[in-house]
Amino acid sequence: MNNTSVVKALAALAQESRLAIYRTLVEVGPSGMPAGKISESTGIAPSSLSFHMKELTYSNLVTSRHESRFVIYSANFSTMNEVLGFLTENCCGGNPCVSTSTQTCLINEEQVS
Amino acid sequence: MNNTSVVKALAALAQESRLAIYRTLVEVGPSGMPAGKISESTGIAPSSLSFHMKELTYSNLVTSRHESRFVIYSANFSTMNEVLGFLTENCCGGNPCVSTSTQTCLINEEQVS
DNA sequence: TTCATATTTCAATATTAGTTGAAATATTAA
DNA sequence: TTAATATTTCAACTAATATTGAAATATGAA
Repeated sequence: MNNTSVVKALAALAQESRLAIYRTLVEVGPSGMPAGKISESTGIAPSSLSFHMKELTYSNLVTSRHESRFVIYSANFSTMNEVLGFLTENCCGGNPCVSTSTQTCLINEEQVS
Repeated sequence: MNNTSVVKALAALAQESRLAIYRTLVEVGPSGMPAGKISESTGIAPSSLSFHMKELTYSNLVTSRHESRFVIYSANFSTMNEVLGFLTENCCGGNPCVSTSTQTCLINEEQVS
């Protein structure tokens, strides 16, 4: 993961609405949630939500699938793991750190695949 | 650390210039770097740098101290640790994750104190 | 004090981001 | 086919961000 895609991911999360959306999707897990229900549970207007979902999808932090007339969004845990890895791997000027393991949600990732 | 301060920290890092500045300070470690040298090594104009340093300072990702007529900036590792903690602690909907330890740069933190 | 250095502030400008409501598109049900 | 539901796109607007160069401030040296 390079500088630009990390900036993209950080920018996607650096906004109240999108952080709320993302955390909702993280909580609900790999099964995901349809756009309408995200709109309802976060109080974000549908058109505004659509705008934010594009940002989150573009940064690869969420993925979507179609089911009937619903679009189901779900968190992409591996992107978050890569971002956390990037933010920690460059610390301490190459000197060893005490603990830099940042793998998260491996259980959910396994359920997805 | 609450929602708003996490958004603030993410927003501070979600910008090419500031991510470059921050990583420079992370690499140089607790001894820090004067504003002029950051400007020089990143190629960011002094007035623009000053703007970005305020953002990074406001979000508590960097701290500054005065030494003679220099202002020395250094990375605040504990804020980064808190942000990483926040982003991982809420994952998996309360279900246990394989690994969520995200402590980084404890060595440097110890050197600072 | 006067000058040089280091940094910040300010004004002007350009770009980007976020919200709203209406219209458009797509899918399913009657 | 017609109507209802789910989501996206669009235009208009407002607010926030980023950059530049000039001026201001502050510290230290001659």
